[in-house]
Order: sequence, then C-alpha cells, then structure tokens
Amino acid sequence: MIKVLIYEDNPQLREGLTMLISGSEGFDVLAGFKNCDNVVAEVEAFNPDVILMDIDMPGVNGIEGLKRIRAVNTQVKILMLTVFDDNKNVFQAISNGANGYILKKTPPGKLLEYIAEAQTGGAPMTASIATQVLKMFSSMNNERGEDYNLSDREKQVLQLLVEGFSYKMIASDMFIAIDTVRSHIKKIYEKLHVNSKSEAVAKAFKDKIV
Amino acid sequence: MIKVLIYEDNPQLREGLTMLISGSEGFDVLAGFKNCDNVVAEVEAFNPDVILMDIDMPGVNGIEGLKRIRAVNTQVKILMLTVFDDNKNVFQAISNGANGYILKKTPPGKLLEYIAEAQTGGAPMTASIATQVLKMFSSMNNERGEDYNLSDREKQVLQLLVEGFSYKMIASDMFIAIDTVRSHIKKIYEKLHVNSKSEAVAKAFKDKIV
DNA sequence: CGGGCAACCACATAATAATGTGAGTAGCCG
DNA sequence: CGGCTACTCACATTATTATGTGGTTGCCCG
Repeated sequence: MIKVLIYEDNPQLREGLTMLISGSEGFDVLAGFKNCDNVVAEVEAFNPDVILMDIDMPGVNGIEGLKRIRAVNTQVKILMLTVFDDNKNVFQAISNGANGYILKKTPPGKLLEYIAEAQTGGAPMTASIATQVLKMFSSMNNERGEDYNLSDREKQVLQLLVEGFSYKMIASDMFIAIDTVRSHIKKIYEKLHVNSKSEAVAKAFKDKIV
Repeated sequence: MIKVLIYEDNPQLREGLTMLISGSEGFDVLAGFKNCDNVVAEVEAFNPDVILMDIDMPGVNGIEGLKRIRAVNTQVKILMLTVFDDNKNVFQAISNGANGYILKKTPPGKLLEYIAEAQTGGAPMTASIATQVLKMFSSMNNERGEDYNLSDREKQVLQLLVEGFSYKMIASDMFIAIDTVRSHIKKIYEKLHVNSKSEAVAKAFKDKIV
C-alpha cells in the first residue's frame, strides 16, 4: 500500500486526485492540503511514501515546500505537479531534489503508474518535461571553448596556479627551478592572452581547462 | 509509418529488434548495421525518422556515431540503447543531442512506445536513466556553499579581481584610494580564508560568489 | 550615548609576480 | 640535417601584492 500526501490548492482537483488514488488498488491518500504552510509537521505526522506537490499555491508554494521537506527528509519521494512545463520551475525542482515532475493533464492511468514508479526509486516525468531537462542539460554543458594548445607541462602549472600555489611552491612541487616555472607561466599567459595570475585562473575556470 | 534505422553489433539482437519493430503496425525498419563506420552516408541514404543506436560497438561506437550524425543532421531522433545505465555515457549522450536513452532490457511493448514517443518529439528514458539524469543535474548545480558574509563593497572588489583588475585599476574604477582597495581585499581574504588573489578568484568561481 | 561596523585613507616593509634577455637539451618531422 | 617546439635554467629590473599598524567618518541599534 503506497501512502500518498497531496498538496494542491484547487479543492476540486485535490478531491479528484484523492478519489482517483484512494480508489485504486494499492494506493492510499492519507491527507490533502491547500498549501505548504505546515508542510514539515504534516509530513512528519503522516509519514507518507510519496508526496504529490503542486507548484503554484498561495502561501508557501511547492518549490519552497520541497526545500523545507528536503531539509529534514531526504527519503520521501516527491512528485512535482504543474500545469506548465516551465523552464525555471523544472530546473529549481530538480535541483532541490524532486523525484519527478509531471503535468496535471497526465491521464489518470499514467499518474498512478508514475506514483508507483517514484515509490520504487524511479524518476517519472512526462515526455515534454524530459525533453526540457535534456535540452537544459546539453545547453549548459557544451562549449569547452578554445583549446589554447597548452602543453602538458603548462596545463600542470596552470592547475597548480588555480589551486593557489605560488611560483616557489609550484617549483618545489614539480621539481623544477623557479625560473622554469616563470617561463612556463609566461608561455601560458601568451597562449591565454592574459597578463596576470588571476586572469589566468579566471580563464581556466571559465573555459573549463581545469 | 515510422522509419527506423538500427545500429547494433550483436547480430541476434539486431535481428530480434528488426523482427519486433518491422512486425508492428506503423513501424518499419529500413536497415540495420553493426557499427557506425559509414553512419553519415547511411543516414543520408535512408533518411529515417528514428535511429536506435547501441553504445558499445566495435569500430566507430555509438557516442561517436551520435556526434557524427548530429554534425550534419539535427532533425532525426536518436535513441541510445545500452546495457548499463553508466554515468559517463549517459552524460555524453545527452550532451551530444541524443533524444532518449533506454536500456536494452526494456520490454518490447515499452520499446515501441518509446520509439513512437521519440518520433513525436518526446524524450523517452527508462526510469533508472531518468533517476541518473536528475541526480547528475542536482549534484552539479546546488551548493552555493557558504555565504562568507561579504559586504556589498567587498563583493564589488572581488568581482573586479575576478575580471583581472589590478589594485590600481580597481581603485580608479571605484573612485577610491588604492589603500582602501587594499583594506577591502584584506578583509575579503580573511572572510574567504585565503591569502592570495588567485585563491580568492578560484574560490569566487567555485562557490559561485560571482 | 556609546559600541560595533562598513567604508574610507595613509605609510612602511617584505614577498611575489611580471617582463626582458639569453641559452642549453632533447625530440619530432619533412 | 635544419627548423620547430617543449622543457629546462639563469640573472636582472620593475611592478604588484601581502601584511602590519593606525586613524577618521558616518550609520545603525540597543
């Protein structure tokens, strides 16, 4: 028996969901609430397996509710429920540990399937959400930018610079003379088109050389 | 009629998939290949709607094949097919524009459903993959770390440091004396627990202060 | 009103970093 | 072989940073 808690401000929808889920074999709705004002206490009191969490709610909304729950409970499965596959919310929800993200227009059969899937550790999402997630992922990742053709030794020096080493420390770390470190660094500056340590460090981060 | 192309080195599995898909209403397998050696030419010649792409193949593998296809064709839907929900491959596949990622053990019924879903712009993935993706996403994002309680002015100075400004430049940029810049920076170092410009810059990036 | 704090400025000294010039060794490639 | 590059080292000079000590002003808050 999968124990479900529902957060949804629209009374009709909340009732509808409760009916649907309670009426299905193997599912039980413990309670439903219209916002997350007391979410932590409620979750503790009812100890559900899965929480259906609407995002747009007056008072404490779903994202904030998600955060509050995750602050004290990382076990319970939380399925975000929303009308739009809105970019910002999806992002926030998944970065804050939501287990799935589904649209309200999901057909009843699918919804039950999703709840069950979440309960067993899956990450259910509707197709449109999944597409969004993939897009975000691929857009935020790529662009390793230029390569700058740093030699192995130069990369190594840059790595140490980034870690806050001084020339002296780099020299002893790499078993070379400090003047050699200097010449490596000079070469690095040329290749990166910068002329100070901190610019090089910044560029190393930006262009993900390190 | 959804036109499918299959890349899979195991002859039995390739045959099996072909039978299954071809034998289903609304699906047609145009051809099957055992590696991606000529993938670009093949995709051009057959012009499929969906490509099933195994990852582990001798010769040109699935990830490389994916890249090659995407270099010339961003329209065709590509479903990656693999035995393991291996972190690195999932990541690479989705950053390179795969439309979905499913496990080989997916039951036949689901597989057809996934192909249809991909064809209509969805992003099918098996539950275990979806879970992985969410985990990656949330792990790479969060952690704004400590706040370090930098004052507004200190944040501003740090910002300029990151952009490669010298003390002198910061002073003129902020219309304050260079000694004031020094004292701000000293305070920043204390708060960040570092003692050099480049460490501060590195920390600013890592902890996303800037 | 007095203590705490952010922001401002000054002077001084030591340590590091940046720049220039020059040079030797070793390996790769046409 | 001769040219190229990576890697190594040296010496010298100037610029920039790091650190210490100390002081003024103005604001907020109990």
